[in-house]
Amino acid sequence: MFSKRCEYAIKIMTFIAHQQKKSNKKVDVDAISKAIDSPKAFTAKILQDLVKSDLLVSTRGRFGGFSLSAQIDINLKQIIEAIDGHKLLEGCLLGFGACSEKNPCVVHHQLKSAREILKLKLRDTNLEIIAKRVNEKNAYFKE
Amino acid sequence: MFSKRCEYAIKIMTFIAHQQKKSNKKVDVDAISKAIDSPKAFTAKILQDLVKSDLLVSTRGRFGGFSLSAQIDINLKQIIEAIDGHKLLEGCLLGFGACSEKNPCVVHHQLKSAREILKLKLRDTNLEIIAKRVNEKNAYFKE
DNA sequence: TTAAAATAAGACAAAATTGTCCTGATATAA
DNA sequence: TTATATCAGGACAATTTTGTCTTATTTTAA
Repeated sequence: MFSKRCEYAIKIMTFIAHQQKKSNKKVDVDAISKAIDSPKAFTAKILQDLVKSDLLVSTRGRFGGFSLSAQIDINLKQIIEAIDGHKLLEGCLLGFGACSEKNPCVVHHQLKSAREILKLKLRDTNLEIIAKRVNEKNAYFKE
Repeated sequence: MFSKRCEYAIKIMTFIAHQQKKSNKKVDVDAISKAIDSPKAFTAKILQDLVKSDLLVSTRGRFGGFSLSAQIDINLKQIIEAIDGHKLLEGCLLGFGACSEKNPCVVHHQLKSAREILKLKLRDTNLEIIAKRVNEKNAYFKE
């Protein structure tokens, strides 16, 4: 469903949110990739994308690192769209360019509601909720 | 959401269902790839997978081709699982091997219901429904 | 029996995604 | 000012997915 980049992005944001809730300090690439068990250089690339999409703020130089741009009020939909664009949630499921409500592909109307609900759930799930789960040890972002 | 192979598989099954409703004749790779606008050799590979999963029956030799194994009572979930396996509908969204109800990743419970609904919708949509849409010109499988 | 038309399957090629490495730029503390 | 620790970004490499080509096998009609 999600690309690998998306998976990492969600883990990255979860970790940063979790850390900030505890200490409010910036987090660096090395700490992130260790915490979420992801390849460091690849993680750095994804972090750049998240900065470009304004979900994170980066600080260069010594004692620099990454922090949430809007503290805890960032949701999964924003993260996914920052990384994979609108393909997953808006694009035609069969890849047609001109597929729409009025000119639908064979699965468009059949799967419309399911997608809507997915979209709602993604929008309703923000980092606050996720960090809370982690904090209460009800869920993990690293196996 | 779906892989390219899955997209083609849905189009393939739709076309064959549509054809069989009209004439009940076998359909060959050449006709299929032209009808759904897909690369022929790649289409042939996907057809092989659909045969191996018993969604299609193939007949070799002259006047051979492909036909539905269970006529029209095949649904989207079966098609997707025949091609991409259980990854999309059952696998962990963050890629964890041990993710489960009792040992959930951070998004597991948040997206559970959305996935359930997607699964239901896929199971509820069979080729009968899809072929009907095509027949009544309310939807297309080729742009 | 032979030619033609079809699927089966393995090897190969191209493209996209994932992942790595190196160098440059920037900020801070000593 | 200099050494160090950090992000930025481009070029490269590996892997996976997508797509192609060629040959073998099967079936049927002539």
